[in-house]
Amino acid sequence: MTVWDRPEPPARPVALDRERIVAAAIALADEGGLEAVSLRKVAARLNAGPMRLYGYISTKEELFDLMVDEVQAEILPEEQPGDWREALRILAHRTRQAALRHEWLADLLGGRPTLGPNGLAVTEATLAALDGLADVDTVMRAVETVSAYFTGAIRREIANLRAERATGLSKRDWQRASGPHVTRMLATGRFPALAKAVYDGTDVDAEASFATGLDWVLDAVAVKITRPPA
Amino acid sequence: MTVWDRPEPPARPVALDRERIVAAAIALADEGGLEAVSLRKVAARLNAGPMRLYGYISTKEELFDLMVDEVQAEILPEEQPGDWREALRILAHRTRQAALRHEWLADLLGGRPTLGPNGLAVTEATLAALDGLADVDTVMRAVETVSAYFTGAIRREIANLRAERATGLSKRDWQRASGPHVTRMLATGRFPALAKAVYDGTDVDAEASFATGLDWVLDAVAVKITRPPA
DNA sequence: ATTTTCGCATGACGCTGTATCGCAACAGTA
DNA sequence: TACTGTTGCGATACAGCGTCATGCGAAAAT
Repeated sequence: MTVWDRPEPPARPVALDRERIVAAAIALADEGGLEAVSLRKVAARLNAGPMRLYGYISTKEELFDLMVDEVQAEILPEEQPGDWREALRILAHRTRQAALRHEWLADLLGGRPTLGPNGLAVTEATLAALDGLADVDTVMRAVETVSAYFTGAIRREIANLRAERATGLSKRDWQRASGPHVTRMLATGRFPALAKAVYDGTDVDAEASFATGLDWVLDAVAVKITRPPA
Repeated sequence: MTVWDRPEPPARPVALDRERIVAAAIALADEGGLEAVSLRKVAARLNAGPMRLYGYISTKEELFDLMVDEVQAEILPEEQPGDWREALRILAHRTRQAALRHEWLADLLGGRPTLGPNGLAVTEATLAALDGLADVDTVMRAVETVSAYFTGAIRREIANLRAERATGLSKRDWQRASGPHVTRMLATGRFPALAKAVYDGTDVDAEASFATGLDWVLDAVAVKITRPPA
């Protein structure tokens, strides 16, 4: 019975861990969006049966949680500048960039509390930026306000981006001329302010608009921060 | 051949329209969340086969769009106060209240452009509140900033609410003591600012915190609005 | 009265997340 | 070395999903 006669032993199943699973899921999501992520496909990418994953996660939602936490690692800057404003700005922009790299993040952003290690680290970094500049409650409010802003802004930006991609038109062009429905609605005269905004507004770059709004919010925070802590 | 011999004719199918379909879907979502909404169940609630719906919508996503637009009708206030600040505040609060009545709204908010009649009306009302107080682009930026804030804030609030419901604990209690994972993480000392916030922070009412953040953002807008238009 | 048209229900397809079950390979023991 | 206990994996199964295609039966048109 030489080697040649003996069949190869059944391929030992590939060693698995959460990291690999999450990486596969993220790759899938990057390619085809969140809806392209199914436990079967993730498992297939790892040469495993679907049920194998249940040793590492117990629900699909948990997989999403892990994916979000993984991407949040990309958000953490190497080192924090001393200026709180700059620190918050950077965190917001890095979150936005992560969402542009992984558009599915927009679908998950703010959908569930982020309690993973990286999620906590991001929260920590955000809080740390303002630590000591005001009483705890004010700092809390500031952090929540800023992150509510950029969460919402990012979600809208991605939503518009997708709509533009789906129609092949820039939002402006599409509202202004080619979106038959919107055009018809504007023509009714029932939305004068909206019509004015669509026709007279400048088509600003998304990043600039994000940055502007962010600056406004940071201005507001600055006012409350520098005021004597209650 | 008397009446008694003849069988009743097959029940004429119930007249259907989008309104009824959307109402059924919303009822389902209010009871069991977005995931409880399936075309089969919506149809069943209307004594119809699933395929019947495809005469009125061509995809499940479209049904979601209709649901959102329907709820946006609840957001429109009867009449707009003259004060832009009050107008925006009311719109934000009404959106929040709608989301508290229909929690699934949080899952959809900001996920897609809202181009339905009521969605456009809400946008119109928002823009109208600021119309003429600054140049078009500034108004745009203001509207986007405010709505990014409250979109994000509402989403987070609902997310926390769900988490609390799932664990049966208030967010504070849960972070402070009972959430084993969070407690362990805080105990590592790697998140000092976060630990401070959790232990020293006051557990503020969600509505108050929403209102505070909103006021800050409105303050920021006020500054840009009252400044001479560029 | 006959034909055409249309709208609906039925059934089917491919896919999903997850529960259950049985086998096969390893570890530990006699 | 033989046996046994445990563990972890794969296969199978189930109920449900969104959506496509078929076909029938009633209303409308001729």
